[in-house]
Amino acid sequence: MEYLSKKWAIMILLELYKNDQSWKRFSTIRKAMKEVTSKILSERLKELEVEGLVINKIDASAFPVKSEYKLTEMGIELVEVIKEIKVWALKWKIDNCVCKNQDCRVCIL
Amino acid sequence: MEYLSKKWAIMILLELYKNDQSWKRFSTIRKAMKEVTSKILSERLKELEVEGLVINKIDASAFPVKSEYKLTEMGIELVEVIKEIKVWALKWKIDNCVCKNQDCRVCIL
DNA sequence: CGGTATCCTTTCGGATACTG
DNA sequence: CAGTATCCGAAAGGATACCG
Repeated sequence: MEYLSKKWAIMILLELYKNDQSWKRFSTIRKAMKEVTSKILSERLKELEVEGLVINKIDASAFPVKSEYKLTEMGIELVEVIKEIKVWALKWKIDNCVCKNQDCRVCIL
Repeated sequence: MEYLSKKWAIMILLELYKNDQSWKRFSTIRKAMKEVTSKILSERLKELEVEGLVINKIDASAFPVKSEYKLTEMGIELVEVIKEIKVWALKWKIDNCVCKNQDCRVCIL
């Protein structure tokens, strides 16, 4: 809870889980989550990396530097559990129905 | 996440889940969770009640007033999901092993 | 007993600017 | 591009005191 309850932490995990769980660039994540500033995104990614939920691959050979992130197996399995919370919410929280937004980060689950 | 990520929220749910999920008095919960001030406990219980995870029964006929709380069915089912997070943590977080403290609020799960 | 009210500190995170 | 540095306001929550 210590690191997961921080603002945007879970949303970032969901963003990395989205589609194929492959490597995603810093700027790509930022564009997908426009409300998150680069400071917060950077902080959260570092925390999640320290906790082993995310791995970071940096290619400094070229300019500009290319930095990519993806979920670890541990991180993927956590998202699977979070999906259970989604199931719970769909059952009990009526207003939490599937929306029409094709890119909705919640409804992708 | 909005209300669950607040400090002590999940711990309070676990405390109410503990043993038989029966009515528990405000002071009983406080004694079990000595780190939580009555202000915070009161705030969290109210939030969880608004969200339908907890119900409160007040008996004002006598003095002092007797106020009791317990999980709703919805709240119990959420704790069941939280137990899955515990399973995840036991698998991946090595330092998160079952401790010897008989009253540990985490290991009761 | 079961809270509120008040105050005060600490933390969080948003905005903006800057850099290798 | 991928961050970091700085500043700042808002909000969370702890300590303490008080009340019906």
